[in-house]
Amino acid sequence: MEDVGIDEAYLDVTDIPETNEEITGRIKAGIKEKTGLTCSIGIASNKLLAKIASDMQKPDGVTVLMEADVETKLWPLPVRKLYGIGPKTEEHLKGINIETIGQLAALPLEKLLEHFGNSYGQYLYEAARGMDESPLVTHWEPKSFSRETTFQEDVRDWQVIARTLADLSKEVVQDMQGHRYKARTITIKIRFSDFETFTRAMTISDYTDSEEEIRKSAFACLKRIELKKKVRLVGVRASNLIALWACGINRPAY
DNA sequence: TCTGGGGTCCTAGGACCC
DNA sequence: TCTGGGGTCCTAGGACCC
Repeated sequence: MEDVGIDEAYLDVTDIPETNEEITGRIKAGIKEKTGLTCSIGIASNKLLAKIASDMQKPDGVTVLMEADVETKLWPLPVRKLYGIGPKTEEHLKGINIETIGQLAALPLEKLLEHFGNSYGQYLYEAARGMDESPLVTHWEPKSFSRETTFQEDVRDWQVIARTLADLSKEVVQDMQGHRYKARTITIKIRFSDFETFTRAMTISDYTDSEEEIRKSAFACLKRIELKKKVRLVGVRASNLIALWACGINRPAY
């Protein structure tokens, strides 16, 4: 099973010796019993199609979407239904008269690479055909820890911004320590009242989980942003991580 | 449709090294 | 000293997801 956020998961049932009906019945009954909630399930030959299928009959449905169904069931859908296509890409595609997944699939690869770059263009080419070989990820390592906060009211007072930055730094450090990681890169984020958003990053030479060091880095970054407008949000992120338990220190129990 | 908070991945440019 | 190619690392911003 791969966890995807708070209320989604992919299950590889390849080797489960039960019918689709038995499996989905068991899942639905289990979720109902434990939470009182219904759920929607998509059954497919890969994660991409399963995700789309799970969305097709929303409350309490079961939808099967196999490769043979791509033309009839996937292609009529709006591009926005494709995992990885958000509002920006939807707009971009609309600009070149592409509104359905079928129309997207009709575009030659070269055209997609031109418009969307190598990586994303290739992804769109395959996704529009229902192709996806990504494996279930049952275990992963965090890449960053962060905290951010939006003020109730936009703030002009540097003291308030500074105190918030210090508080957030502390929370990030606690989270990081709890998971037994150290970081080398500290990034801060400032969003102004007009939603203009800036980030400033700093990479230090040694991995650290020291609150003082991380707070100081955050403040060094803050100095590099001119606070000429009211501030709506501040954030702190620690990345470029190393796992302490990967160098002979005990793994955390979480 | 927007906002908020937690993430990931990608790109482009610059600095630096061999 | 200059040019070029290849590679790595860092930074800033953007798109997307739940």
